[in-house]
Amino acid sequence: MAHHPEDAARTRLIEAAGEIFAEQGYESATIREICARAGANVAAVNYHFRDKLGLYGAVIRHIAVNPDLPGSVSEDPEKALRGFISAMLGKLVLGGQGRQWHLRIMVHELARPSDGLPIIVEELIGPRYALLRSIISAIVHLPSDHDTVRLSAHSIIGQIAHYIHGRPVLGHVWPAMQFTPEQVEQVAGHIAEFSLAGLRKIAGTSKQ
Amino acid sequence: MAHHPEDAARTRLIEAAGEIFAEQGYESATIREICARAGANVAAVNYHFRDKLGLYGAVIRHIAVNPDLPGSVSEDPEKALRGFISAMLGKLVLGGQGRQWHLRIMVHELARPSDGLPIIVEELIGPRYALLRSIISAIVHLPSDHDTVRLSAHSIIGQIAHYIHGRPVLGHVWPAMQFTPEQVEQVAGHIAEFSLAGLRKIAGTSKQ
Amino acid sequence: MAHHPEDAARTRLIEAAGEIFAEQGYESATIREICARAGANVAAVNYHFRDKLGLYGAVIRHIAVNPDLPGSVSEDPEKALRGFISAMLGKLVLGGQGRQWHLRIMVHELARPSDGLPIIVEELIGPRYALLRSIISAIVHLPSDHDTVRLSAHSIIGQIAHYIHGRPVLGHVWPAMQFTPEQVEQVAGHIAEFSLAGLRKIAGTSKQ
Amino acid sequence: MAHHPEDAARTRLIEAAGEIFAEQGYESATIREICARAGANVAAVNYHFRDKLGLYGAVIRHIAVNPDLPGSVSEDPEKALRGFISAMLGKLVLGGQGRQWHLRIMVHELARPSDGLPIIVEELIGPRYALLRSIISAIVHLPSDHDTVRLSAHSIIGQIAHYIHGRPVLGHVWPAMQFTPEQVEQVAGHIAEFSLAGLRKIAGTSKQ
DNA sequence: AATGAATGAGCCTTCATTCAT
DNA sequence: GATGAATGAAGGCTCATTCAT
Repeated sequence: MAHHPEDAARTRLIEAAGEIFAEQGYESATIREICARAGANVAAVNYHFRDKLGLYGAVIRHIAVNPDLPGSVSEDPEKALRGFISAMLGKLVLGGQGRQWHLRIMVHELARPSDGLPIIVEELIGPRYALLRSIISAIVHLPSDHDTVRLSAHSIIGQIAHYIHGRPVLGHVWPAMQFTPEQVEQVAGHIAEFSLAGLRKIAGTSKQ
Repeated sequence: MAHHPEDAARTRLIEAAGEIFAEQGYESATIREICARAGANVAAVNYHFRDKLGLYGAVIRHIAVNPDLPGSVSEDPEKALRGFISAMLGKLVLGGQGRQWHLRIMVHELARPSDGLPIIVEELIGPRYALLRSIISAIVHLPSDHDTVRLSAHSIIGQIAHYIHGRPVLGHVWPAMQFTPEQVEQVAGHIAEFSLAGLRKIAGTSKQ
Repeated sequence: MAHHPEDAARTRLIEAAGEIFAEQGYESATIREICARAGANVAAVNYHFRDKLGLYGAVIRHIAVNPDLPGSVSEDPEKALRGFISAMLGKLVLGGQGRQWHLRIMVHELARPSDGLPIIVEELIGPRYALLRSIISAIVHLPSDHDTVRLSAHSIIGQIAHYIHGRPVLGHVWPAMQFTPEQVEQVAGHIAEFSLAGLRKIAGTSKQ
Repeated sequence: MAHHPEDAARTRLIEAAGEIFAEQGYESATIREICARAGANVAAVNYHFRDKLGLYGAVIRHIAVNPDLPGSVSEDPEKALRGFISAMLGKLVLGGQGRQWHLRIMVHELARPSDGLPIIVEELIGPRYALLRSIISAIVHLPSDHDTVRLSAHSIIGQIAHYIHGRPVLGHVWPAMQFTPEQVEQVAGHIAEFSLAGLRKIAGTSKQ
C-alpha cells in the first residue's frame, strides 16, 4: 500500500478529487482540473486509478476507511439519538474546508446518480442507516426492519439532510440562519426534540 | 409546423427542455437531445434563445409564469397540514411524466445552483414555505416568523424532500419501497403523524 | 442524399479516408490526418459519419456503389476466366494512384481484421467470389458450391492476391519484376494457363 | 527470477514480444501487454532494447538466428513438391500456439512493411523461395531463375499464403472450412494436384 | 423564420517514454 | 540490474456554437 515515503501524489490526487467532486459532482468534474490542483500530470489518474471512475471509487473508499462514525448505541437510546443527530448535523453543516466533502459528494450523487452510487450506498450510507435504525428500534420497541422504524429513520435523516440540500435556498428564505455553531446546536436540538416526540407517540401507539 | 401566432417551435423547445433538464440537470442535458425531442433543428436554440443558458432561463421563467397553485389554509390546521404533506408528496413522487418537472429541476438547482435559483426560490418555494408556516403557526400558536415555526417548517419540508432526493438511494437500502400510490399514502400518513406529534409537543411546551 | 450542390466536404472526406485507410489500415489511420487531407475539421467526421467506423463503412460502401465489376460469364467460360484474372490483376497491381485503394484496404483488413470486415466481405468480396465460382463451375461441370470448385476458386484468388500481398517482398526476391503493363499481362497469362491446366485436369477426373 | 548468465528477462521479453507482435502487428501491440506477459516491468523494454522498435528488431533478429529449417529436395521432385506444400500449409495454418509466430509476423510485415522486412526476406523467405524454385526447375526442366519458374513458384506460394491471409474472410464465405487436420490435408492435396497439372502443362509446352 | 453544414474547444483515455531510486 | 512513479503527446469523441443560405 505505502508505495513511497508518503505516496504523495496518490494522496494528493484523492484530496484534490474529493474537493472537486464535492464542488461539481462526478460528471462535471474534470480530470484536468483535479490533476492541476494536485500538481500532477493528467496521466497520473490513469496510472494510479486506471479511470476517472476508479479515482471516484478511491475517494469514496478513502472516506469509508477514515470514517467519521457517530457514536454507537449507548445504554440510553434517546441520548444516542441526540448524539447521532448532533454529530451528523455538525459534520454536514460545519467544516466545509478540509476533509468534510463527503456529504456534498453524496448530495451530487443523489441529484444525479453516477456509476459510483452503489459504492457510496454500501460504504457510506448503509452503516449510518443501520445504526440509526437500531437506535430507533430501541426507542419504539419494534424490530429494526419494521416499516415504521424505516419510515422514522427516513424522517430523521430527511430533516438532517435538508440542511445540506436546502442550504443554498435557506440563505434566501431565512437570512438570519447563518449556521453559526450556536445556531447549528439549536437546529440539532430542535430536530431531536421534534423527532423524539414523534417516536414517543409511535412507541405509545404500538404498545397499546 | 404551421405558423402559429404563438410561435409553436419556441414553446415546444421549452417543454422539451423542461423535461430533459429535469431528468438530467443543466450540464448533462444536451441541446441536441432537446431539439430532437422538440422536433427542431440544432440551431433553433441559438435562434430563439441565443444560448443553452438562455433556454434554461426561459424554462425557469416559464415555471414562474405558470405556477402550480398551492392549496389554501382550511379552517382545521391539522387537516390542512395533512393535506399539504399529501399533496406535496404526491406531486414530488408520482407524476413524473407530463408537466411535473418543476420540482425535479429544483433538485438539480439545489445540488448545483445556477443563476436561475433566485427565480425558483421566489416563485416556487417562497409561497409554499409561507403557506406551511402559516399552517404551523396556527397549530403551535406562535407567530409565523418565529424561529421555532421556521425550524418546524424545515423539519416537515425536509421529510418530504427526502423522498425525492433520496429516491435513488432508497432503491438500494429499502427495496420493498416501490412508491406505489398506497405506499406513498402510507409515507404521507407517517410524516403527518410524526410531525403532528412534534408540533403538539411544541405547542404544549410553548403554552406553559 | 445530395445535401449540397456537390456535398463537397462529405465526398472529400471519403476520398481522403480511402487513401489513408489504404496506406495505414483502419487502426493506424487517424481521424485528424484524414480531416487534414480533406481540408475539414475533426468534428466533420462525427457530423457526417458519426464515427471513425462509420466513415470506414462509408468508404467501403462507396466502393461497392461505384463498382469495378469484372465482366459477367460470357458464353465461353475459359475466356471469361482469362478476362476475370486479367481484370482483377490489372486493378490490383496498376493504378495505385487515384481511386484504386480498394484492395489495399482489403489487405489491411486481412492482416488485422477490424469491425469493418463483415462489410467488406459482403460488399466487395462476396460478389467477386460468386462470379468466379460460377465461371469455374462452367469449366469443371460441378455445382458452384462443390468443395472442389471452392478450392479451385481459392487457388486462383490466392495467385492473384499474392501480387498485392507479396509486392513489398517481390521487390527483394525478383528485382526484374517492375509491374510494367507488359509484365502484368505476362503474369495474368501465366496464372490463366496455369489454372486452366489445373481445372481441365479436374474436369477430366470428375467426368470419369 | 534468478540471475542466469543467459539473461532470462531479456529472452522472456523477446518470446512474449514475438507472440504479441504476431497476434496484433507492430503498431497495435503495446509494451505494457508484452511486459505483462513476460512478467517484467514496463521500463524493462527501455532498459534492454532502448525502444519499442529496438525490441521489434531484436525479435526479427531472433527469428533470423533461430530459423526453422526447410526440407531438402528429395530424389522425386513431384513428391518433394507435395511435401513442401503440405509442410508449409501445416505450419501456417495449424500450430499457432508455441513458437510458430514467425509467419504471422511476416503477414503483418507484408501489410505494413517496417525496417525489419529485409531481414525477414533474406532469412526466412529467401531460402524457401530458392528451394521451391529448385523443385519446380526439376519438374519443368527449366533453369531455376527462368521467368516461368519464378511465376510458377509465385503461383504455388500464392495459393498457400492465401490460407493465412484469407483466414478471417474464409470464415465468412466458407463456414464449413474449419481447418481441421483432415481439411488442411484436403487443401494441401488440392493445391498439389492443381499445381502439378499446371507444371506438367508447362513442361509439355516447353519441351516441344 | 429556420436550417443543414461546419467549427473549435475540451474531455477521457492510452501509450511510449523517461526519471529517480 | 531493475523498477515504480511520473510525464507529455496524441487519439477518438462530444458538445455548444456559428455561418451561410
